[in-house]
Amino acid sequence: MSRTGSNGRRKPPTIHDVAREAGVSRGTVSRVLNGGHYVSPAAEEAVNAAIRKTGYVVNRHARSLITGRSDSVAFLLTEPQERFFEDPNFNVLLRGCTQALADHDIPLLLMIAGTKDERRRITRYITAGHVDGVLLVSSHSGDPVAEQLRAARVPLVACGKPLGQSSRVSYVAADDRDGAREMVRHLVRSGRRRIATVTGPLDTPGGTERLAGYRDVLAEAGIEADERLVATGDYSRASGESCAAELLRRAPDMDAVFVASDLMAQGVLSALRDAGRRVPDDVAVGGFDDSPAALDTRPALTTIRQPWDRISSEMVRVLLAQIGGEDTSTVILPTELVRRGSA
Amino acid sequence: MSRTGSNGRRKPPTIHDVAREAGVSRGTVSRVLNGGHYVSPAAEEAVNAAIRKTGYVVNRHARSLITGRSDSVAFLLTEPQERFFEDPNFNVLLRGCTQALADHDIPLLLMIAGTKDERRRITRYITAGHVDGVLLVSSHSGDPVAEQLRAARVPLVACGKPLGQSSRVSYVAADDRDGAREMVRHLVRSGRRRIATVTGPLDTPGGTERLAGYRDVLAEAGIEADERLVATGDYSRASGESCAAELLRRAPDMDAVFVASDLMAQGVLSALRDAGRRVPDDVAVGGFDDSPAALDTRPALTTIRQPWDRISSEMVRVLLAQIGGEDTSTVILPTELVRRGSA
DNA sequence: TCGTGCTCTGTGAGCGTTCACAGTAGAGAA
DNA sequence: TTCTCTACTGTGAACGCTCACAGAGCACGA
Repeated sequence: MSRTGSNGRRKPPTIHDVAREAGVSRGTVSRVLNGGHYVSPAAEEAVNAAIRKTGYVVNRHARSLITGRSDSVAFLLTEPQERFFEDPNFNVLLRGCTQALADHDIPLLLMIAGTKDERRRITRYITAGHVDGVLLVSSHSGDPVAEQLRAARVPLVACGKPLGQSSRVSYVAADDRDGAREMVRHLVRSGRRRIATVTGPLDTPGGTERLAGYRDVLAEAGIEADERLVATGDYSRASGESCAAELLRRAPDMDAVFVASDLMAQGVLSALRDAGRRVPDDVAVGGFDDSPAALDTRPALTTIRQPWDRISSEMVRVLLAQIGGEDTSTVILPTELVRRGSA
Repeated sequence: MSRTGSNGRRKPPTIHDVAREAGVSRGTVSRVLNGGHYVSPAAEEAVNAAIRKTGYVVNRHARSLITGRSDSVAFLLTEPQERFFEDPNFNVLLRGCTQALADHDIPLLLMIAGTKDERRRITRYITAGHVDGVLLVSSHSGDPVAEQLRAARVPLVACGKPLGQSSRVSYVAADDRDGAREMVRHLVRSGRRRIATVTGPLDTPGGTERLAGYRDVLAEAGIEADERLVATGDYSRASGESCAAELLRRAPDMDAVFVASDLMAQGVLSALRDAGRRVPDDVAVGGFDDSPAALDTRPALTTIRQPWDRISSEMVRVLLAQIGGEDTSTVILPTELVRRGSA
């Protein structure tokens, strides 16, 4: 067991203690700790025994001081904490990143910086070298954190295209525009002509890109654009409900809605039900995300799958490459249409 | 601006660079950085100007190496990640802790260690001195993490009583047993006699203590205990639904249910509705937690408020005291009955 | 004149690692 | 024999900071 005395005030064992215990030098202990190359089997065994006996754990501050690395990565969310709990995409993304990093034995530290004060504190913490890199999740533009971290040369990969950034920040994203096209084409193919849309906030890439894809298809199908068919939501369920109500008022003859997120689509479905419209008979509804909620609706939601597993693994791959000193670029991943009952 | 060159490969400025720039010694810069005592106004100003000019940020590894502190705290969740997103209590608790730590300018690092492998990695990370202390959130017993961290002398405060731990771990908790008593007394006072309960998992303090409180009141009211009126859930909404169905089958004459969490109470309400029972006329329902969901039900849920704001601030207070070297004990906080429509 | 106490400043040592380098021993080839 | 190569080991010097201490300068009173 450990050498801890009766009062527990003893200082933790250092590499010196292990070296003395094993009858070797610091250097040999360090080599064992870092892969065991150029170490004789006898020495390795003695060191391992000494580590067990002393209860030695490497002091990462000392190691980081000289290596300049911390072997940990931050998952930084610059959104109000509520959004994190509300939006199932975060859950999936976080799990994927944790898993991908686990393959490299790197712990992930989750930091939520919703307020300005917290952003300042966390930025300082990261800039001080506490993590090797940052997986940045923030949908809104005008976020100064990305710029600050980039200025401090912190390796950084964003999830989704950071809008309105002057400099180039690496990012990984699904092909929002093409995904939207795929869904709207599906609606057109099934004979719909009065196709409305509920967009995300227009200061997010998901908001603008998916709207652009919607317009692309209307143009290519020769359907005239009608601004009465466009409503802007904020990704919340409640906004889906109110947007749908507004669309029904402005364009009662609509026969389909492309909704920029599944959560909003839930709201749209209940607004349509309240208005007595049948889905998909009267109005077809297409979502976006393929979140777990898409299976719970009645009818189940036809939606566009975001490849979250690939997004998270690519984010980690790109970040590790950047930490390794490589220049990295952005990655755009294809989406997939998932046909269920609502369209 | 910063001294960064064209290629950005420059090493970040150190305290030496700042000292040279300001025309003072390292010691003076360090004093400015740590509160500015015993520093002349002229020197302080020169140092601050030099910090701005060089873009200096303190290297926390170097600082931590000598001070032995990291000025950060972990919020460690040893639950599967899903539970974290599902249970609104975590949200409230996390926000409270973040806020309380913000008052001390201490960043909080959220770590989720759901699998055994992750627990190993995170424990090693923490033991290596990366954080000054741990706020532990794990409801289930048999969790070895608390023991390991205690053995490594890491300051530690748990949320809720850690069951089945041989050693003493400081914790902060609501008075579960008394809260349960309060609710069941309320049911008794309103004339109910066939009072059922849906408990939490019996390897959690919320599970056993709230059940004990329920039994206390039945005994003091002279109501005979009936095991058919007790069902064990797992805090999820779905388990509330199935437990209620089972209770209805086993004891169709029940006139009240005390449910050990609001989330489960939601499930109970919908099961009762499906069975055609009116709430509270036929069956009164009492919850526990006072989570935001308690307001969304129809009728709104009568429940026991857990003082989450006080729990989180006390956890932080106790942890900081422990980090400061004080011996700390446990804190039990009173609950409060919140009367709404369901009972 | 000297001592005493205050504020302020600089310097050397050391925190616990890793890294570069020098050095040893033994095997095999010339 | 001697030289070269490989496998292994130990040592001093960092990494960037804080801390303890010594000392300077000044004011004040004995």
